[in-house]
Amino acid sequence: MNQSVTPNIHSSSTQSTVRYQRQREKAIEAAASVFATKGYHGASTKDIATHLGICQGSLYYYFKSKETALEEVCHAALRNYLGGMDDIFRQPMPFEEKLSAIITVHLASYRAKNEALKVHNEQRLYLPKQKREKLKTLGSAYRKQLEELFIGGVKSGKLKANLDCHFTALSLIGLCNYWGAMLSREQDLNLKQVIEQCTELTLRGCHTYVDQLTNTTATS
Amino acid sequence: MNQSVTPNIHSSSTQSTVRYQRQREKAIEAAASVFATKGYHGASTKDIATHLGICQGSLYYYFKSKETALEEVCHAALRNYLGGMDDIFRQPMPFEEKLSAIITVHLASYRAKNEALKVHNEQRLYLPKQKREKLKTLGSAYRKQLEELFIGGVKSGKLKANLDCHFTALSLIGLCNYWGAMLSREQDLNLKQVIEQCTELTLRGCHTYVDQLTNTTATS
DNA sequence: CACTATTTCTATAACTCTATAGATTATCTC
DNA sequence: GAGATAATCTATAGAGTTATAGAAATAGTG
Repeated sequence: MNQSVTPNIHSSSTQSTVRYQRQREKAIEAAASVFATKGYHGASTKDIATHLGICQGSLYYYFKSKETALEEVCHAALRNYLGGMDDIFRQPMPFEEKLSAIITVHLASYRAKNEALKVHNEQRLYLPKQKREKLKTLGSAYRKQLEELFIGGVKSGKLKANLDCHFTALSLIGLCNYWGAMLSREQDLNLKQVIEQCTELTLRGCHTYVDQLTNTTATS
Repeated sequence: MNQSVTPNIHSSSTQSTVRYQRQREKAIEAAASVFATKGYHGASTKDIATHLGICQGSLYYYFKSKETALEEVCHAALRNYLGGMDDIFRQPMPFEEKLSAIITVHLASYRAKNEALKVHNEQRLYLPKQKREKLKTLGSAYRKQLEELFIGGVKSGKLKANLDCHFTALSLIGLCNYWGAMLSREQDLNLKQVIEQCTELTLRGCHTYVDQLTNTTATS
């Protein structure tokens, strides 16, 4: 019987469910991989199925529709990604170290073949508005946390007083997405170096400077 | 006679050519607009034609193929964009001012409904390798110029000596693309403010600092 | 205005794509 | 190993796509 939505309503065994979930995850990964290289509209369900090693029609045993697949990929991306971020935000850490840790997670997750994240960034716009909104809600939690981090930095005097924390948080996200995409394309790029450079650029820009905290007193 | 490649081989009149070229440009704009919102694969030739106010088939009087349309859009984007940049690079200007001018051109061109630039950034990957390479060559001229600017800044002592100019140039491009896309989406975002903030972030980051060169006695 | 060249339209061939249905094979449970 | 359940396969309906050909309309010219 075909019951793609809930294939195990009265599942006596658990084994089958496990199997199903495992393959489902693989299907999401396959979709992520194909969407990442061909784009949502450029990819066909046949591409995804082939990548997974099954026939086109069989894919619908795991997804209600192609759109659902995209949705799942985006959600998976955020789940994984935000999970890692949450851990960091919770840990007490000096400001600069925390910033560096966040950038590390962001960029490393790209390298770790997390094609889903790339898909989320580049393809989620092709979802209908309502589904996009849901993602936005999830994503903005992260943005807010990041903003809070900068606000904390300002309060502690580490960051300049007139800093626009909202702008800075978004810019950091943009920068990380740019380098993240680059990292996933150019495999011989040095991850660690990029992390350090992004941190440095965000913190101190490219200007010559003298750190104010060492001795000088703060301004008005 | 249908001769979509060169529709005016022995054109006695010039008028007709002018007309053709005008409509052709409009076709490129229409393609840019549709590609920008729906993506290359998500957009159909019918969408583009409708946007232009003609029938689907008629579009082929101006483009050999849909792919050609994308190619044209990307080239147009770079032409316009790089033209503006070249002017700035050529003019003698103090470093910070020049940087600000570049960021201004980059971001303003997004606001100026230059959907082509967005398409270039987000959709050019769907072109076949050879056509992509051609674009890369053009684009990297700009990257190189930008890098040169930073190198000059380092030499003059304005920028820190150990600056990775290649990384910084790319990061600035990434930052501008991020905010450019944002500006074209969120119409009520203040362009001038974003320009200033991008400049400031690139130059000095978000850290507290004392400018080493100007004797800033910014204290109250 | 009549004639020509340019531009647009209509119709369509030849695909490709999504999603579904029913048959078939693999796997699990007792 | 038999019977039941789950997973996959094949085939296909139905819609949509690109690109082309020839007809129709529009604009330009002497």
